[in-house]
Amino acid sequence: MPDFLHNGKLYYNPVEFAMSHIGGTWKMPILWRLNKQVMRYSELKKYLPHISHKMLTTQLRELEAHGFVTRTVFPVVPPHVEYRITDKGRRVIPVIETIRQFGRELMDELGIVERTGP
Amino acid sequence: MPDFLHNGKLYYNPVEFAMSHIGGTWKMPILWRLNKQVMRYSELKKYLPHISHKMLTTQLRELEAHGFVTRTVFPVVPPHVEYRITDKGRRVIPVIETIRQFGRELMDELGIVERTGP
DNA sequence: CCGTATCCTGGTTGATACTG
DNA sequence: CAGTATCAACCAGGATACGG
Repeated sequence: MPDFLHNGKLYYNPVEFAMSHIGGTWKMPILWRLNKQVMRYSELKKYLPHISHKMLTTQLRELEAHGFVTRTVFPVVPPHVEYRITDKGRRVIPVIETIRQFGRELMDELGIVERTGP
Repeated sequence: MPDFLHNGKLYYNPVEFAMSHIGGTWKMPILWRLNKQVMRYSELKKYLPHISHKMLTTQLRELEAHGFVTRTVFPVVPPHVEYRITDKGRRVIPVIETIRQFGRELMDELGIVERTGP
């Protein structure tokens, strides 16, 4: 597994490179949500109750910079901003599904059940 | 995406749970290597030139604790310790391949080529 | 050869407050 | 409503030293 440079950072393999784009606690949940529907900032925030204001903003900026989502500002008051997954972003979905399925298998083996109600 | 507790830590979704087992810089490279062959500590260290002594030890311990690898000590001097991937560990390989393939696609789009020689 | 312990650094994230 | 700035806390990870 040869390593390589990109934008001044050293990566050791393609997996690490991929995870630098879609890794972290929030990027996959955000893409997962946006794949289901276009959403404005406050809606996303509502669907990701644990994310902080700052993190939602920075993660969305990075996803936008990498071409996984688009950001559309409607010049009204109060502001209205829509986030939409791109074709490139949709190509992440099967990857998420694979990891998600593996996670569920691990959870099954450990007898973990997700909470169903409030 | 309901959240759940496991061993005192709160997880927000199955993806995060999966990544707590196979995420980080080193777990997947280690499993990838051990999938090809049984290896002793010093061999692994040689194949992962950037990993620190401490990290290789701690990551192997965690992989062992989660049942992804086994550790066999041969009681000789100097010590001889072998690491072997388990059946459970092999189930991670397709996940790695999916992420790896996605990483390669991203690299292709950006015109990144891995170094081939020394 | 392999492993543990200690110290220390820097990047990541949350809280809070302020803006158009 | 959406975004930015600042500060502090935390934690992953490296360097080093010592032990069986």
